[in-house]
Amino acid sequence: MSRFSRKYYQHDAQTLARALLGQVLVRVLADGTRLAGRIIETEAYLGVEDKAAHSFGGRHTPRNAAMWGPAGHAYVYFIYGMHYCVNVVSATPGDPAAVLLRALEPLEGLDTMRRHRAGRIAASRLRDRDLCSGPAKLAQALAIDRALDHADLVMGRELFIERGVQVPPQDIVATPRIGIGYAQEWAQKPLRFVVG
DNA sequence: ATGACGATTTACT
DNA sequence: GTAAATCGTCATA
Repeated sequence: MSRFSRKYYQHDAQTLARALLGQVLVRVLADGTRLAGRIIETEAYLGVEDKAAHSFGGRHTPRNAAMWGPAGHAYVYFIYGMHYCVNVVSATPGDPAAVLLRALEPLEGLDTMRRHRAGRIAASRLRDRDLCSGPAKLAQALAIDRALDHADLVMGRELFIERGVQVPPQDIVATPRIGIGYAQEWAQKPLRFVVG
């Protein structure tokens, strides 16, 4: 299965957010188990100008350090005291932009994903489509946590992206981003991308 | 040292 | 639709 080169990730976040739709996020567990899902929802966080981005105003802290690093690495952060979210770092060093992965269509390892998710919810009530239907859900299903912050998606063995089927522009719906009402005028911008 | 808050999910009325 | 869960992070002091 083919992966993308570093160069693939070195575009602005909005371009990368669209390009990632249809590609396949792969997680390989320590025991070799492969978990995979087709990326179907993303959001672009543009950098120092973007009031919704963790890097807004040039904020450079231990938590968001990965956003400032090279493209093609993961930025994983902990939020609301209980959830992890996964980003793909875009652009280049010095331009702290990233793409939040918001939902996957589960492809491989559904049983294991269900087990990971069942810690908080009755397994029998979990439908396939609900395994990865949110940024924290997909992180939990794929067992992605702080340890994978900074993971290299180009060279790494635990977390990477494989080439899927590119979603044509006319099949992509752009909407405002979720959960960033505090970001004023940036809250309205159509930087969330969903496969239509 | 302290306090306010969050790129969410889930359960419940 | 509303609210609770739950704590690391960061700005302020």
